[in-house]
Amino acid sequence: MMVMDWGLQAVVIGSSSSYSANNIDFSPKLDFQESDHQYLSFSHEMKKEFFISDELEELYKPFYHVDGGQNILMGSSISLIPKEIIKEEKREEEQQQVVAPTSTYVPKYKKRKNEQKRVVLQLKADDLSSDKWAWRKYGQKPIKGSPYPRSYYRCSSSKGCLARKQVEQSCTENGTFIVTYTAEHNHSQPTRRNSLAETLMIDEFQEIEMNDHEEIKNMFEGSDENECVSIQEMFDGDFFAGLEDIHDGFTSSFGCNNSTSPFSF
DNA sequence: CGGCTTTGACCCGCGC
DNA sequence: GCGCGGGTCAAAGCCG
Repeated sequence: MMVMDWGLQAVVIGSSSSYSANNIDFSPKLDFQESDHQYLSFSHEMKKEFFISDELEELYKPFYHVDGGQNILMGSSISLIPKEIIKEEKREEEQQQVVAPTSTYVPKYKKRKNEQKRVVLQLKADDLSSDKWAWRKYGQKPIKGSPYPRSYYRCSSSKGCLARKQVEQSCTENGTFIVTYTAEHNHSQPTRRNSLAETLMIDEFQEIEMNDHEEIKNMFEGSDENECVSIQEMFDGDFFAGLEDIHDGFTSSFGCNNSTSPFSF
């Protein structure tokens, strides 16, 4: 098992058509062998996919890999890909001398001052109740162009926690909801936990955070946190807390079972 | 009684 | 500068 360059970079890919859930080992693994430090290792092909909105798609255009395929479900998908994979893919592209359509995206206007990194998921109604964090609704607004209002939630587990969640019903797909997570929890303990595996996984990261947080953080290359989903999310635990939701959505969307889903442990 | 939802008012960034 | 749209605030009421 190799230890990778742990700078994780969020990359939007414009197509899920090449996705083959049954042929690829996506499972992240903990590697304790290298030193006193604990590393997360992914198989080479692993990509963690999230469904994102067209709006976020714009946000991520600087990172675009566009292959012109058709998207599954709405919008496109955002993937967390270890940088080493990105480098290798880039190297392969150079070797093949493929002239990719480069996207020189220049934002039309500055981002909002309080705009933070966001993760947008498309979930079935049943999956909404499996959120492990306690949320308190603080607003609801009608959204232009949508028949459904958008609800605003903040984390109620801890005072001063900046984590936010927006929920709106998809106007294109009945029974599905667009859930947007903004900012990060300033506490690592969800209000409730489900599987033992997930509990163990979160505990591992809490231990890392306590012991070697700074040192491990230095292993990761800096990135614009407005535009990249950072490894910090993993240490904060909400990455794994949300993984089960993604897993559920994945199994229902791609029709695979628990053992073939990339989000099962 | 504490924590929650509801809802109108307010704030702020952006386009014109 | 003004209007629009999205995000947040906060008072009031509900609920267990």
